[in-house]
Amino acid sequence: MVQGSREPELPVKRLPVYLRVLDELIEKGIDLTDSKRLSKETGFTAELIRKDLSSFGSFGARGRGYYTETLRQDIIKVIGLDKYTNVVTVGAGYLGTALTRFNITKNPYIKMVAAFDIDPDRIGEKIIDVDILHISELKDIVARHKVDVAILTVSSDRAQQVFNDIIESGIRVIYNFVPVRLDITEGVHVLSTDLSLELQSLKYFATQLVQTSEKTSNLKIK
Amino acid sequence: MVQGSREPELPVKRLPVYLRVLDELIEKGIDLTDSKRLSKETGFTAELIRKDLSSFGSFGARGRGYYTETLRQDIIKVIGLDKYTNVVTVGAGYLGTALTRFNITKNPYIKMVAAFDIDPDRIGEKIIDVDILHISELKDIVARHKVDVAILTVSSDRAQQVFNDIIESGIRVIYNFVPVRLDITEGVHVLSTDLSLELQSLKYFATQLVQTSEKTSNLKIK
DNA sequence: TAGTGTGAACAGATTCACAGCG
DNA sequence: CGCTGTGAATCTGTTCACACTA
Repeated sequence: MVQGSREPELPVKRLPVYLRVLDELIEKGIDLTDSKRLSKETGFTAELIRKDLSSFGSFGARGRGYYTETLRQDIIKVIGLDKYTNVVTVGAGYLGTALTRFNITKNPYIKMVAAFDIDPDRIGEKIIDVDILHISELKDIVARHKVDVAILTVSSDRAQQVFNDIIESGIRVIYNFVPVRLDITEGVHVLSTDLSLELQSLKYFATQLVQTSEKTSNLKIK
Repeated sequence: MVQGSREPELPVKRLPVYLRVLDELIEKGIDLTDSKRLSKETGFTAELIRKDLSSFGSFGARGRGYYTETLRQDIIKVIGLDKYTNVVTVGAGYLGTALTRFNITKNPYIKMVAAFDIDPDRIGEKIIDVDILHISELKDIVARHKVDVAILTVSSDRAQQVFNDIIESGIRVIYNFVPVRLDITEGVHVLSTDLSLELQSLKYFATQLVQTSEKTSNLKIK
């Protein structure tokens, strides 16, 4: 589903989780923590956390734990969030608009630069304070701001074309929500989330759980 | 991130992909296909597809391939999509509304039953043809319809409380978009997608790709 | 002594190689 | 003969066990 560089995927996806927890701990004035506490807050095992952190070159203090502020800085540096991450949304329909809004209001470290569409009624409007522009302006915006990631939420039939346009504009990382298989160029990283298929696959677990609960009779909710 | 039953996660997530491709092939009047064709359409390797299908008890015809219609029926049966999958959305904000709309219009096999909120301004409105109800009616709706999955998109501070309410209503599978760690009961399956953190982690790959392209000099887009 | 860092064992998922069968 | 089905090898990721050190 994901193509791109040969880096370890899962450890990288856990780093932002650590970052969020550290932000919360620092907010509370806690400046020393340990892998056990981080485990409690994140749900990952303490060993895994230690392995993750050490593999990324961040080191704690033996016998003491981790200093929240230095660990936070290290993680920010490894992910690359020390500079603002500039993101555009391509496709300002319901989903694209909701995602843009979500990231403007709820995502520290992320700067939404612009949204793009082809619908004349949408162009010129704003999502909170972010302009909706015609897609022909994408190249220009990318040239002016260093755009790191594009969120792709156009219709299925236009997805490949728009994807190509995004790559041509110079963006190398795409977060794709369109339920199609994109033909991906070398040197490009795509994370695709297919919300319809995820939901369908959850039915499997629903069926499974009904069957097991029928067998083991009534589970009581604590 | 995902807790719940001990089933193989990834093969299950691929089944809906096969299903979609089979729907397309059947639409085109193709009634015999093979793992190579399915590989081309899905992006998974042919071996993996054969392993998946055989492990779920669906068998092809040696020397010929797979009959699209019987394979489709088998997959639908395994996932449990032979009955409609009833889904509710809890939290009818921008994201909840977009997801509801998306599944109403773009998701075959899924039936959106209702959306819930606490905002008096939202209650009584509709998302296309789906009613937005007060959350106090959740229990009643679940009792009347067999609801398989809840999409959770409330605010972070209310998430755990609403999650508990959902479990108490009898729903056992939750697709969670709220960026918090939920305290999950035994016998419950939760798929959490943290859209903010996913986006943050993509910055890592953006940085990585910029560095490698600088080293290997200019990549040309075909 | 408390908590990190890490080699070794383990587990899950994928690919390889090829046997099996219509 | 062609394409499936599958054991073996491999790869990736996680857990275990414990040496290490501030």
